Amino acid sequence: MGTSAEPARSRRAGRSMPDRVDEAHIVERIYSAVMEHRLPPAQKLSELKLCEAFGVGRMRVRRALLLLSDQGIVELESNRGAFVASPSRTEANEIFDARSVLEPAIAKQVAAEISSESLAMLKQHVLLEDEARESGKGADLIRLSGEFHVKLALASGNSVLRRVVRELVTRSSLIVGLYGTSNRTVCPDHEHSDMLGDIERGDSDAAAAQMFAHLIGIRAGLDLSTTRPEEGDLKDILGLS
Amino acid sequence: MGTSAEPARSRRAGRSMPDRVDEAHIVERIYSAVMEHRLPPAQKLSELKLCEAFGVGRMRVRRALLLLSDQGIVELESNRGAFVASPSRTEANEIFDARSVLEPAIAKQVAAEISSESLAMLKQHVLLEDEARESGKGADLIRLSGEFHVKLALASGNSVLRRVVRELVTRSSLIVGLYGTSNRTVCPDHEHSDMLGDIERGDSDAAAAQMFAHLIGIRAGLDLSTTRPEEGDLKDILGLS
DNA sequence: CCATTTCAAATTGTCAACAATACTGAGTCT
DNA sequence: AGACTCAGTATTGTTGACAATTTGAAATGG
Repeated sequence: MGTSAEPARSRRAGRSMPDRVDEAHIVERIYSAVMEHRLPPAQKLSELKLCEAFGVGRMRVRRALLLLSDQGIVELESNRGAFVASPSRTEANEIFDARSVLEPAIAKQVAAEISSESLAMLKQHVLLEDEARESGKGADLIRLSGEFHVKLALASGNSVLRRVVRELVTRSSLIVGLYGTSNRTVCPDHEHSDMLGDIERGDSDAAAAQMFAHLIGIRAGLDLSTTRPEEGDLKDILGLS
Repeated sequence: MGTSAEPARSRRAGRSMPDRVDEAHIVERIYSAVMEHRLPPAQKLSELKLCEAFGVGRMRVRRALLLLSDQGIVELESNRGAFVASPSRTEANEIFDARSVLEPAIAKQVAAEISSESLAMLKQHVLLEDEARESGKGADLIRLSGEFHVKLALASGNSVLRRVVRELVTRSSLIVGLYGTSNRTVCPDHEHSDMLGDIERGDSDAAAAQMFAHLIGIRAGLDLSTTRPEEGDLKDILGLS
């Protein structure tokens, strides 16, 4: 077949062998770094640095940054460059509001019909979480804790849902980094496990309720009260109110 | 040829709000064209044509197309260019599955707490729909019918929800164009109005149920059975199965 | 000592030329 | 006629250079 071009090898190739680095790969890596709290909010993402880090031309980096900015992971400031996003408290509340609406519905759906493989995957994941918690691997636990939500969406078998949740969870990771009050708040102990129990039992309403409560709990561990001045509110900052 | 860039578009007089054409504007316009069924699936989107259509350099067009492809509105084929997406039946089912999960939850949320202004806006919108239906303005009705869902999400006051729904609705517009069985199926008569009644009454469960039923109804007006060969299944197409 | 100005370096935004690939149509052969 | 080949053309992908802007620090003055 002459044609072709072999569009793109399966996406799975990305981890081990960076044979072909396209913008999707760069996006993935930055996603992961944000989820693991290795890229802090407001971190400058220099084009040059990224170019040499990935061994790639400037165009690829720019395209990746554009995609990331469209998803709210990165903020592009004209003539100043790209920075890891630092969501305001208002944005943070918006994101958690959205999660509180969408994710219980997804949990409900997953609980209603889940394949045995997906269930096994989720169980395995919760085991990893427990392990990380007991080993004191805080960084891993943070990442796994967010990944659970993505994998839950993945368990729906619906790539659209997975994509939506992934974006929200990644932005939430930035929010936790910014407004988290203690290191422990991020880790809701056994709530994931409880939720999984509801799912296994097929109790979709309980799963939805558990997800909702879980998100409330995460938010409670953050300092998102907007009584404090919104970022950039000069009057308050200068004490002129 | 000549090209680029310096055509006589100097409208410096009104710099206030007008035609600053950035990639977001291009994206918006293509979104609208798809929602109004003026851009059919698989339509070629030539870079040159878009450049002169928007009076803009190639870079802007390329960035817009990249964003659109990331959202599934456009498909980029290597060395062949950009085409309006034509979702397969499998993708179409995935999108409607996602909508059936997410949008009832959004409707529920909106019904639980909606501002009077938002309610008025939705009522106004339904009036426009009725008007278009009675005037036989099919094109307008198609657009308005989709826009209702976006405006409903907008009524949540949450830009994240709005964005998610907008993407799904736009892709659904392509799906309807591809797999719609009759012109009338797109227009669910008075279901939007009924849903608005539930919302006004604050009956969130009824609103959610109504939304779910509504989406089922839309899907029923499509031919999405996957018994037919998936696109590109050569064995079946050639009768070798 | 602090504030302001000025200038050089660095970074980003834009464009235009070049390379690579796909498409078109005429021509050729069986 | 139909299928195939093969240039020529058109379109996309990529690179590099240049312009515009910001950044940072040295120099200047109060």
